[in-house]
This record gives sequence, structure tokens and C-alpha cells, in this order.
Amino acid sequence: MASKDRILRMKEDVRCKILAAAMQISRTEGWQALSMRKIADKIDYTAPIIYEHFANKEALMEALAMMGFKKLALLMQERSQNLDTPEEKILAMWHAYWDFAFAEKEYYQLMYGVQVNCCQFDNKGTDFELPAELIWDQIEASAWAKTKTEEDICKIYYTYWSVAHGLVSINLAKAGDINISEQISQEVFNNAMNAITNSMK
Amino acid sequence: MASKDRILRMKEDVRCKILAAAMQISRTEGWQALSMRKIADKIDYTAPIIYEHFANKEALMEALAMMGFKKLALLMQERSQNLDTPEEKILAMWHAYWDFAFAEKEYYQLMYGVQVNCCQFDNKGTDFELPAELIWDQIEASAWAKTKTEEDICKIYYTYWSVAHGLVSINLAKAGDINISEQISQEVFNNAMNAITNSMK
DNA sequence: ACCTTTGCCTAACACTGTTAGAAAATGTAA
DNA sequence: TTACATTTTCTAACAGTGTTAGGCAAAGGT
Repeated sequence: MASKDRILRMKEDVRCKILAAAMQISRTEGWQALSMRKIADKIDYTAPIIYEHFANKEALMEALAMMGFKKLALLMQERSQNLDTPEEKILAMWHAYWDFAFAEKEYYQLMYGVQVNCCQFDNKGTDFELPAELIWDQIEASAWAKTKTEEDICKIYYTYWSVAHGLVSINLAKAGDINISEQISQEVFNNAMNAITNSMK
Repeated sequence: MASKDRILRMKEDVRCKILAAAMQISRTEGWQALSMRKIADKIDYTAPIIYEHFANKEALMEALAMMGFKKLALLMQERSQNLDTPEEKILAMWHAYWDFAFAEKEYYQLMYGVQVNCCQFDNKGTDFELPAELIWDQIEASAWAKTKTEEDICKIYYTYWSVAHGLVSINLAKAGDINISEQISQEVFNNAMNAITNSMK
């Protein structure tokens, strides 16, 4: 029965449309303004059908966050694959992280809880660790790591991440007035990333 | 008329009780669970009286955030006042920032938008900049600053802040499972703060 | 033709922030 | 004390939220 397939594809299609509508609303009005009825309106349904695809609003947002982690991981891979040394790859990946945060602000807010409370990612096997693993691997692949313990690698990773996430979330959460100039943010980011990488030598 | 004063004091007292009740609820149930009716219940009133003290829920939360900035600034001053050099004061202040973030988790989330969306602090003259100014002053007071531009000082400040805020918010937003050990967080923080301070020499 | 399943919607529940207007308490003046 | 005025507080409601139960109608299978 090919009709079975077609019906399944249609259901999958509705699921995608829900996710797409949710993203569109969050992009134009912010996460705060996202509601089940608004999503349903946008895809010409009523609110309850969403619950046939997602257990609740939180699960929907978690699914979106997972998409975000996949997107970010993909971008990080693209930007690093043609480079040679682990150090170059690491820097390219963090720059991808940085660019993603501003280009896909809404995804980032959801993924890392900047002014949005959602998602706890308790369960293992989520895509939460996908971007982290990519960088982790490159740190381990570097010459520096040969003489280091896992704890040292862990510390390096968190040093990178805290600067990146800190600077990003300060920028994303800031008000209209209190402006760190883009240029200064960029320079602070570049300097810090380089300094941490150099400390691995 | 002393009764006028007494009545004014009573009004002020209700205002304080509203703020205290809101903090207590957020501490036991989280910001997500905070509602106007819950606050009113806790102080034996009905919800509308809150609107005689605060324009709306956001204004209430902004008032709490302002209290947070004052508390943090006070702690930073206490911890640094008996120290001699600007460098020592800076480090003591960032350690105060760190301790405050975990001891007063709910305040911190509100003040810096970690998993809570509130407050935009558009208007100048808020207490938002109070903690920043304390550290800024010490950076300027250091010998290093003599040969530097304002932009350099700005960059140093944001380097400090991004590490501190990044590491704090990663810890505050993390799920139950995904645990960075406290010890590693501490060490990453200490190393980074020392490294940035040393870079000022 | 019947029955079962599926897809979808209407209506409702228990909440949320917020406001308008009535009621009760208080203060002031005659 | 009585009368009016003011302030304080509450009730009731509105519009919105996430979520669920129940029913209608079309489709599928026999």
C-alpha cells in the first residue's frame, strides 16, 4: 500500500510545518510571543493537532533545539573540514559557533537558555553534545593533548566555551542602549580564542 | 500629622513584602512559577493591590533585579576594600561575582537573563552598571592602564566578564545530568581570571 | 451495508496578567 | 453624630495561555 506511505509522509509534513511555523513566529515576535494557537493558525489547523506530534510545548521546543544543535554541528564541520591542523580546525569551529549565534539568534537562545527557559536535555543521546564533541575531538587530536589528562582537555574546552558563550549571551541579552560595539566584541573574541589556543603549546 | 508618615511607612512595608514574597516563590519554585496571584496570596491580599506599587509584572521583576545589582555591588565592595593593589581588588571582586551567582542564583538569573526573560534596562541611571563600574575603576587605577586607551580597558573588562558570565550561566542553565564538576569549574575560573590579570602587566 | 479507525475540531478547564468598577473603610467637616 | 469625600481593597471580568475530553465526519476494511 503506497497510500500508507503517502499518509505517513503527510503526517511528517505537518510535523515539519509546525516546527517551521514555530521558528517563524519566534523570529518575528520572539520566543515569549510563541503560542500553540498561533502556530496552529499559521498552518491552518487548530491547536490540539500539535499534540499529536509533540507531547507538549516543551517537547516542541526541545525538538527545535535539537535541530539547532544539528545545524550548528554541520556548520562547524563545513568550516573546519578543509583545514589541516587541529588548532586551525578548533579556531574555525569556534568562529562558526560565533557566527551561528548571531545569524540564528533564536536557535541559540533556545539551545543555551539565553532569556528563554525551556529544555533540560536530561536524557542522554540528545544532540546537545554534538558541537562539543567536534571540538573535543580536535583538542584531543592536537600535539598538546599527548601529555595531558582528560581533565586538562576538559578545562581547555570549558575555557573556550565560557568565553564564547559568555560574550554571545551578553550580546544577545543586552538592551537597545547598552551597546558593546560589534567591533570590540569581535576583537575580544578573537584575542581570547587565540590566547587559549596559544596556551595549548 | 505623624499618621501620614505611618501610613506611608505601611505602604512602603507592603511594597517590601511584595518583593520578598516574589523572591521566596522564585527561590522555592523558580521564576517560571511566579504569578501575581501567588504573590498576593502569600501576603494575604488580592492580586490587584500589587498594581498600586508596580506598573506590571515586568516592573516588579525589574525592581528585584535592581536590588540584585545593589546586593552584588555591596558584596564586591566588602570583599575588596581591605586589599591594597588594584589587581588584588579586581580578583576579589570577580570572586565575589562568582560566589554571588551561585549563592543568589535567582537574583543572578533575573539580572543577566539566564533562562528568564525579563527586564531590558533601557533607561540609563539604573543600577545595572553598578558592579561594572566598580571593576572598571580598578582597571583604570592599575599601572597597566596608564599606557592604554579606553578601548583597551573596555576590552579587558569584557574579557573578564565574558568568562565569568559564560561559566556561571553554563552552570546555572545545565541540566541535572550534564554536570561539570564544581572543582573543574572553579579551576577554569581561577586560571582564567589570573591569566587575564597577568595579561595586564 | 456495516463497523472501525483516523483526523480534526469544538468546548471546556485551570491557569495567566491586567483592568474597571463596586464596596468597604477611613478621614474630614459641619 | 451626621454628611460627604477620599482612600484602600476586593470582586468580577476580559483576553490570553497550555492542555485535555468528547464528538463529528470522512475514510478504510470487510
